[in-house]
Amino acid sequence: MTVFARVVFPLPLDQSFLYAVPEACRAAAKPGARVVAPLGTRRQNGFIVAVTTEPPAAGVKVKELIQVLDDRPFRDERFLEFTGRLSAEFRSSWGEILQTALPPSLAGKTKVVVVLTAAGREALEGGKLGPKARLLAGLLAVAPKGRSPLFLRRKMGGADVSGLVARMEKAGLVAVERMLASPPAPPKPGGAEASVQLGLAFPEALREAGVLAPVESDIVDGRGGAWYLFGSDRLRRAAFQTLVRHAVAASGRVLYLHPEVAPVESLVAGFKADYGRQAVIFHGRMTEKQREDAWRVLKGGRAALVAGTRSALFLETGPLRLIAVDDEQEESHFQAESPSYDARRGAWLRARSEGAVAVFGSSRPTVEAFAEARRLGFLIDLGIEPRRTGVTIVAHTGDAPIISRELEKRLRANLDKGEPAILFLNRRGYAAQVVCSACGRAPRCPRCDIALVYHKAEDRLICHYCDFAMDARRGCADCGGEMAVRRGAGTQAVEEELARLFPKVRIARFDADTASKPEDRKRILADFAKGAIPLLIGTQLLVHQAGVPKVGLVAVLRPEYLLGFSDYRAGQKTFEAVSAMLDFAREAPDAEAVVQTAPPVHFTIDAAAAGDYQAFYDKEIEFRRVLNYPPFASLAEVVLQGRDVRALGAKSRELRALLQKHAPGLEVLGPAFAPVARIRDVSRVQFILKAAERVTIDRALADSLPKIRLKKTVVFSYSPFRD
DNA sequence: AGCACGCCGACT
DNA sequence: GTCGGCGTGCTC
Repeated sequence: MTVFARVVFPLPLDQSFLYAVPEACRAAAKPGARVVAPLGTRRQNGFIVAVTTEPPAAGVKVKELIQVLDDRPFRDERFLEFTGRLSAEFRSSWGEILQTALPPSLAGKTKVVVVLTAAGREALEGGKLGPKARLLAGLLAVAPKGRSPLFLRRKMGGADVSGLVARMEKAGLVAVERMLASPPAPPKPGGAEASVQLGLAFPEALREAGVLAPVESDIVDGRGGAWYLFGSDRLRRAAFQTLVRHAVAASGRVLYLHPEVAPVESLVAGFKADYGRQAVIFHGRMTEKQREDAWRVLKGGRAALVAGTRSALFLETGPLRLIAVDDEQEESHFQAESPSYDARRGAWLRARSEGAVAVFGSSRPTVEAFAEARRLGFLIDLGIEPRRTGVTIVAHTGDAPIISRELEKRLRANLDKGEPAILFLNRRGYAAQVVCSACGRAPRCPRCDIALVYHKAEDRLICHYCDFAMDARRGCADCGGEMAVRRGAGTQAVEEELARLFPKVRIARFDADTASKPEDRKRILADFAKGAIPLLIGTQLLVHQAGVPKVGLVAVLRPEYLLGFSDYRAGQKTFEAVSAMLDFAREAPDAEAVVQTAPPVHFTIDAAAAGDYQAFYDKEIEFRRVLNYPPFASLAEVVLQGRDVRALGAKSRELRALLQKHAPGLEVLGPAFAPVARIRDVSRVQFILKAAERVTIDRALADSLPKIRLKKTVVFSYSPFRD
């Protein structure tokens, strides 16, 4: 009897392939084993996800597996089931997800190197090559070890070089070597280990007066479950520590997820006095070697706690009792790039498949999670401690540009006291308003459908989507007229205005222009801490910095700007952003906090200033209910992409017709041009799908998307606790 | 994602 | 004529 293996590949395909298993590999070919299989003309690493004796469907020509790489599956069936569900829910490649779940040493990345052959060198010297081929051969001639296709692509102006390389290979001018990248060297004992071998020490946690009892018993009984801890950072932290202790006492492992590195590190460092166990840190910014170290400790089975950012969701932890997801409202739990997934939903799915308890926490939950947790009966209210700082809302009327008189007065008083101040504005750059003084047209990017952004420091107009740049002194592309720059309200403009108001005070900006490099960030923050920079202007980038020093005044400028986006989550995002910025004043007992906003004051800003989540939630959930948005309905945004606008239009209409077959249960909005209708000469068209139940959307997409042969992406609305 | 194939303009 | 760019379709 022939045995077949269903295989998925780490490629952006939502499809599996069937292979015959050679007699000799029968024993090893189990779900979860890595394999090498022929795919088209090449060999490709993949993963067995199922084994069957059922013959393939008609028309499927089955090939044989080349090799089974593991004699034992690299992960168990429960993990496969979990990743399979995750990939299905996010329409992302199962194989790509499994690839991210491999330790670096098993990832088996093949390094492709292009080298110039003797014939190629001769042709180059003989001047027998075309311009492109000569450029490429020239680059290779000085690199005896060859170059990666990526390097070549960059050096050749970003154009696709794969066709050129393939042709030159055929002609014998270059050789393409596919080498297995060598796994990172095993770490030396000692040194590296010390950073990981932090003991678990629990400070005396707050007694939660029984509110945590049901969570604790779920953990101790090992029967799984889900809970949401709504409460202040300090209270949640104490609660998490108590829960971790219970899980570890029950010989369980704990996975703690947080979107930022700093809280992960401080959590692990906080567990000093030991349980005799290790804790492991894992995040995307670690080097390959550090990750390999983390994996090795995990393989040893000694680590009781694993703390990390979203990718830690896939680590092999041993028997999990608790998965904690903190700061649930943070959007960076979601990964937009392939393979796309949401670690919050993933935590729920993994906890369910492994019988662990999933515990979410936040002081300002997403309305989706808060509503679902409440409805399902697992919301625990730990309490929100009131802010120590009062927040003043200052009306920004026409009395002064950018900085109102009232805010100026407060800033001056604060500076006179010798206290530093931070001003937040979520918009970098100088001005959005650049127009031709002759024809009045705003300069746009030639390759993207978006206005260029003026950068004063370089006096250039830059496209924020494709990095196209042009000299601002060059004339208007349409009529040759001179460009006029009207000052807008970006961080650069605030800086200029502050310099005018406070000429003797040193001012710095903390945004993507000034603080993109870690060393710049450190320097600016250190200078601010020393008091060398009394005024700091920051964007969202500053909000997520760890260990920001004491301030006398925190001002939030123009938060209403965030409400202008056509997104049903704009209210949530505004509440979150304003709350996070105001929290900068939280630790200093007599710091002042000011929100400068144009009247009428939006309820999200009011609620954030008051530190009143419930007030925000009550209004926001009403708005969602009335307009039938999540959590009352399920949404999906489908984006189709193509260079040829006519073809894109035709396919869009075709997709619409296919989707319409699922009406009236499914509401189809679109096709419409996406907010940025063209990026790098690729046009984008979008649909919004809306249905009472997610399955309706899933069915409609499954029926129609495979028939549309275009590049497409789908983003689903957030619904973390759905069954 | 690769890779092959097939179409079309433009240069030895 | 064929070189080289690019869109289209497929991979068990």
